[in-house]
Amino acid sequence: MAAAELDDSDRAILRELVGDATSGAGEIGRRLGLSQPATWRRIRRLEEAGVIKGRRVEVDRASLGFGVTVFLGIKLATRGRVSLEDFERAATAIPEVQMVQHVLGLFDYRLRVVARDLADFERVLRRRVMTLPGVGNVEANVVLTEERRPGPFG
Amino acid sequence: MAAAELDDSDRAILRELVGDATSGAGEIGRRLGLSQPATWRRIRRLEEAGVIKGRRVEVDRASLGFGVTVFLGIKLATRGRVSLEDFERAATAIPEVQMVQHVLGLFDYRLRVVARDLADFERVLRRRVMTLPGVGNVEANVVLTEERRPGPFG
DNA sequence: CTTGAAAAGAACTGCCT
DNA sequence: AGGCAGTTCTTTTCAAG
Repeated sequence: MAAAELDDSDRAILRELVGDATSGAGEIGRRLGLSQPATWRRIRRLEEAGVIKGRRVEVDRASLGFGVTVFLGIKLATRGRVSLEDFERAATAIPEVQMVQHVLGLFDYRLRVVARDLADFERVLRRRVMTLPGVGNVEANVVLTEERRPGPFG
Repeated sequence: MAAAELDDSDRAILRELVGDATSGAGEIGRRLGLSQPATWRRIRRLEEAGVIKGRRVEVDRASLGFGVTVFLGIKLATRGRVSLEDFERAATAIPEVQMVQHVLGLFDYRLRVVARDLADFERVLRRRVMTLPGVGNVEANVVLTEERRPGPFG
């Protein structure tokens, strides 16, 4: 996808929507000094250009009973010639796996895993992750705190 | 936060909204066999209970010219001498840093960094990340592909 | 770009089963 | 708890400057 041409207003709108997509075009425009139709047209243009990929709700996993989040780094065993597709398919089939990243570096894959507690995580690790096809070394990082930032828009 | 009591309908609604929060209570209820008010009341209850933390738009960074995403694992060098708060404040001040995770394991922090390309990432790494207060070993994983899954809801 | 107004739809409220 | 009918509000769309 080629870089879309965005001006300051577009970037300001994106910053608002990434932080909180609750308010509509009217309220966002008011904050930026734009009229409601102008803001609405810009948002629609950003959606059509593919800059805005979708809208989702953020869920508090802790209130759902999943208090533990762990990032796993996985190095595939060099011995067996297991296809990446096999590994990815098996990894994404684990309910507790929220994200599967194919990465370049010390590891081949990074998995974001949620569990109810550390005991539950150990169960997932031993019975699900360690039995993935081709899995070699596994490194784990338990998430203590996580802060998200808006990120650069231009 | 205590685990909220959710039934199957609540979980189904959450699954829908996490995947796509475009449609309103009416459409979601139609898909689940619930009326618009019933679905709306459940969504509001989930928001008030804190299960739904917020709504955000997802942005396609590639179309904004940020084609490179890197996960950094950072081990602090002088523990105790540099406060974690100092590191976190400095890390979150870097525009290219999208996420700062305090983690337990081989590393102390995990950073999600976006850059225009690898040359741009090298600039961020050398001038911004390596100069963070207390930074020791740094490990990098360039993201090739990333697949998100809904995750377990119950 | 703006304002104004109309049409569409979503959100919200009572009342009833 | 869920559904129905109605009201209120925002969003969306269009017309015109």
